[in-house]
Amino acid sequence: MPQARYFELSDARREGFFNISEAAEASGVSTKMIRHYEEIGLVPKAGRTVAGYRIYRDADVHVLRFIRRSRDLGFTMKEIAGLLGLWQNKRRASGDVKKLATKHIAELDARIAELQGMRRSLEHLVHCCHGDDRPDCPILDDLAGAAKA
Amino acid sequence: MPQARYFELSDARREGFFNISEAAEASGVSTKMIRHYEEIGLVPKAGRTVAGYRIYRDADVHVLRFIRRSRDLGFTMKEIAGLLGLWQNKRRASGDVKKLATKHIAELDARIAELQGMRRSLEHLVHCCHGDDRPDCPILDDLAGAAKA
DNA sequence: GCTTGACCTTCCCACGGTGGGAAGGTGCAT
DNA sequence: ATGCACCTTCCCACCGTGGGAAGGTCAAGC
Repeated sequence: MPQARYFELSDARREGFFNISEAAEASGVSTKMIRHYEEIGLVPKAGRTVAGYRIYRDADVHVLRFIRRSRDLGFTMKEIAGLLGLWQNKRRASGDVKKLATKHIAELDARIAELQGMRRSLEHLVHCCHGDDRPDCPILDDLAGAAKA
Repeated sequence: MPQARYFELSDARREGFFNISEAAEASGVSTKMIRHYEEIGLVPKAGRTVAGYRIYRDADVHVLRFIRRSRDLGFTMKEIAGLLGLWQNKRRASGDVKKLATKHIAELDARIAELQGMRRSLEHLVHCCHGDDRPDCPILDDLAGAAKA
C-alpha cells in the first residue's frame, strides 16, 4: 500500500498526513526505528512527498503503535510480524493469536526462571561474602571454580 | 603475559600447553569466543607456536572458566572485566567484589520485574481471549491500542 | 613420501534492536 | 535571503554469539 509521490508536504498535511517525526511522536516509535521497520519489511513502505519525505496516515500510526505495544510486551520482531499478520487478517482465528501469546508467555517464563536462577546463585554468594577490606572472597572463589556454590 | 613464539605444537603439548579447541573444551568457552575475548582485550593475548597456533596453559583455562561462570551468572563483559581485575589483584577488598555483585543483583531484579510485568499483562490478555475460530480477539484489541489492559 | 581429514588462522557477515552522527536536501518563518 | 529545524541516506557502534570462506598446518595411514 505505498502511496504515490504526489504531494507537496503542505498539501499532504492538509490531507491529514503526518511527517515521520509526528508519526514517531504519536506512536511512541523513534524515527530511527520507523525507518528500520520499513527497511526490514515489518511495515509497508511509507508514501512520499515529491521531495522524498515520508508521509503517514492515521492507519500507519496505528500500526506503529501496535508494534510499540508489542515490543513493550517483549515480543520479538518475528512474533510481531505474525501478530500484525493476524491483526490485519479479518478472518483470523483468535485461537491463533492466543497460541502465539501463550508461547510468548512460556518464553518469558523461561527467561524469568533463568534470571532467577542467576539471582539465587549470586544472592547466595553475596550472602557468604563478608565484604570488608580483606581480599578473601567466596564470590571470586566460586567464579574461579571452587565449585561449592 | 604473552608467551614468545618458541614452540612447535608438539613441543608445546609436551610442556603442558593446550591448543585452542582443548582450551575451549576444558573451559566451556567456544573457540570463537576465546578469540573474541582476546580481541577485545578481556584476556591477554595467547602465546603462539611457530606456526601461529594459539597455545594455552592451565592458568589461561582458569581465566576462561572464570569468564564462563560469570557469564552464566549474567554479568556483562564490562562487569566481568572488573571481576577479573579484582580476582587478579591479591590486595583487593572483598567489599568491592560484593558491591559489584550486589549491583548486578539489582540489575537482575530490575530485569526480572520488567519481564514479570510483561508476563502479567500478557497473561491477563490471554485469559480474556476465548481462543477459538472467531476473529474477535482482545489481545489484538489491546495491542491496537484499545487501552484497557 | 604423499594424501587425507581435522584442525588452525584471519576475515567478513549475520542476528536483534537501538542509537549516534555525517553529509546533503527541504520547508517555513522571519 | 537567511537561518533553523527538519528530512533524506549512509555508515558505525553496542553486546554476545554464531556461520562460513579461504588458506595454512599437523598427524596419521598407506
